[in-house]
Amino acid sequence: MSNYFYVTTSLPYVNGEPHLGHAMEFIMADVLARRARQRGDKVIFSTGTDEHGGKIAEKAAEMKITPKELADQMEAQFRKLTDTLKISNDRFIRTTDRGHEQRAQLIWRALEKDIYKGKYSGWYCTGDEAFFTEAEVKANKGVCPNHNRPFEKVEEENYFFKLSKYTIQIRKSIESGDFSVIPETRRNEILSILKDGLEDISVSRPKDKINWGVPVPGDPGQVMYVWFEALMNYITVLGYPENEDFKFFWPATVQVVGKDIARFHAAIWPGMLLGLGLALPRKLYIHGFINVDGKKMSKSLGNYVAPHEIIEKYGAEAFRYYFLRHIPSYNDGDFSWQHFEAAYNNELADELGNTVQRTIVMIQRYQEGVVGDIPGASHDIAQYEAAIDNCRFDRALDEVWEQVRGLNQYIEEEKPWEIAKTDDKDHLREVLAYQAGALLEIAGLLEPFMPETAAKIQAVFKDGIVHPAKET
RNA sequence: GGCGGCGUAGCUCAGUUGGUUAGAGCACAGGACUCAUAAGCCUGGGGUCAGUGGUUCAAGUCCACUCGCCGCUACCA
Repeated sequence: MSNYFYVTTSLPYVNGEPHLGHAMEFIMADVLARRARQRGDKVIFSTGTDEHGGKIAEKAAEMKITPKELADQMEAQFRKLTDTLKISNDRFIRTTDRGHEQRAQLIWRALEKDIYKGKYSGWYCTGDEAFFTEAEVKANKGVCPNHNRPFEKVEEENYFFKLSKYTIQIRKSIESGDFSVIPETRRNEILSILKDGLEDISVSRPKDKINWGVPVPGDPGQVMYVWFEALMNYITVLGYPENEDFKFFWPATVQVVGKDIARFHAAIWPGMLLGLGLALPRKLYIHGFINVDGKKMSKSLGNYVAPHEIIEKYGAEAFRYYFLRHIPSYNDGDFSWQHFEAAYNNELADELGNTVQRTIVMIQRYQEGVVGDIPGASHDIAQYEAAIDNCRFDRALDEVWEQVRGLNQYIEEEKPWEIAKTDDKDHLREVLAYQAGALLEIAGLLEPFMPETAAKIQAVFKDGIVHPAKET
C-alpha cells in the first residue's frame, strides 16, 4: 500500500517576473516530490500562478492591456521557468482557471456560516493588497515602504471571515504537531501571533473598486479578496469538493512557502480549512530570502540577478545544486557569482565529476569497460532521509557529499592503478566494482536534487559495462 | 514596549541532557602520489567560544546583567 503525498508551492503573484526566490521554492518542492515518487508514493505536486487582484488590474491598465492578457504573459514566464528548472509538477493551476473560480465560489458558500457583512475602515496599499494599522501608517509617514506609494484611506462595506473563532484550534494543532510548522523559529513566531488571538479578516472588496476577481456568490456588488481566494487553490486544484484526488490527497503532506507569507499559510488558511471542516496540512515549511553579495536584491541597487542569467551560464542542474545546498534551508542565504563558481568548480566538477571520470577511465583501461557484478548500496542514509523529511535540503546534500568524499578517499587508499600492475585481477575487479556501486548509490541520492546528473551516472554504470558519457 | 533568536577559526556554520587538549567545510601553507576534468589524497597554522559577574568538582553548554545584530508583534500617540 503506497502513501499519498501532496506537495504545493505558493502561487507566485503575476505582477512581476520570476525571481530567484520563486526558483528556489520550485526546486525545494520538486525535491520533496521526486523523493516521494522514488519511495513509491502516489504524488501530486502542484504549483501555478495567482492572477487576480487590484494590483494586476492596475498594472495591466498602465500597460494598456487587459488583466487577463497580462496574466497570460506572466504565466508563460513562470511556466517556462518550471520547464528549464526541470520541475516535475503534476499540476499548474491558474487562479483564473474556470474550475478554480467555480470551486472558489463553492468554498465561499461552504464558509458562509462564518462570513458576515461589516464596515471596514482603514489604510490600504494596493501594492500589498492589504490593510495596514494606524500605527504602521504613521510609522512610515503615510507612505507604504514596500511600494513607495501613499496608503489610501478606505472605508467600505465588505464581508468578514470569523477567523478569530479558530485561533485556539489552530494553536493546538501547531502545538501538538498535527500541523507541523518548520523551522522552529517560524513556529514560535506563529504561536506568538496566535497567543494574542487572531482577528476577523476582511475577505471581499466592493466591485466598483476592484473588479478583477472572483464574484462573491449571491452579491454581485462584491468580489473576493485576492488572498482569500488564492489560498483556496490548494484544494480547488485537487477538485474540491467532489473529486477523488481531493479525497485521497488532502490534507497536503507539505506546503512550501516563503517567510513573507507565513502568516497567510499558518493562520488564515488553516482557519479557512477549519471552517470547511477539513484537516490542516501536515507540514508547513517556511524558507527564507536570498540576498545577493550580502545585500537585499533589488533592481535599484543594481545587484539584481534573474534566474535565467545563472541557468544560461551554468545550467539547471548546477542552479538546483547551489540553491539547495548553499542557501541554508532554515535561513536567509546569499548568492554571489564567486561563491557559485567555486561550488560549481570544486564540488560539482572536481569532486563529483572527476570521481566519475577517473572511475570510468580505470574500468575502460584495466578491464575493457567491463565492471562485472556491482555491489548494492552500503551506506546508512538515515541522516539523509531525516534531512529531507525536515526540509533540510542543505544537510541532505552535505550527507551525499560525505559519500563523494569518502569514495575519493577509498580510491586513494586502494590505489587501483597499483593493483593493476600486479596479477591480482580479482582484487582489482572488486575495487572498481565497489567504486561503480558507490557512484550508483550517490546517483540515487542525488536524483531528487539533480535528476539529470543522476541519470547520467546511472546510464554509465547501470548494466555492468561502462558507457562513456559526457559528464558535467 | 512585548515575545523569539543570534553573536564559536579570515568566511559559512556544527557543537546532543554542562565532563578529558573546542569541531567541519571553504580559504591559506606545506607534503606525498598519478587512475582522473592540473582534479583527488595527506598534514599543518589559525579561536581569552561577544563582555562581565555568578552556580558547580567541572560551562561554548546553566543563571543574571551589559554590548551588538536580526525576526515577529504591539503601542504610546
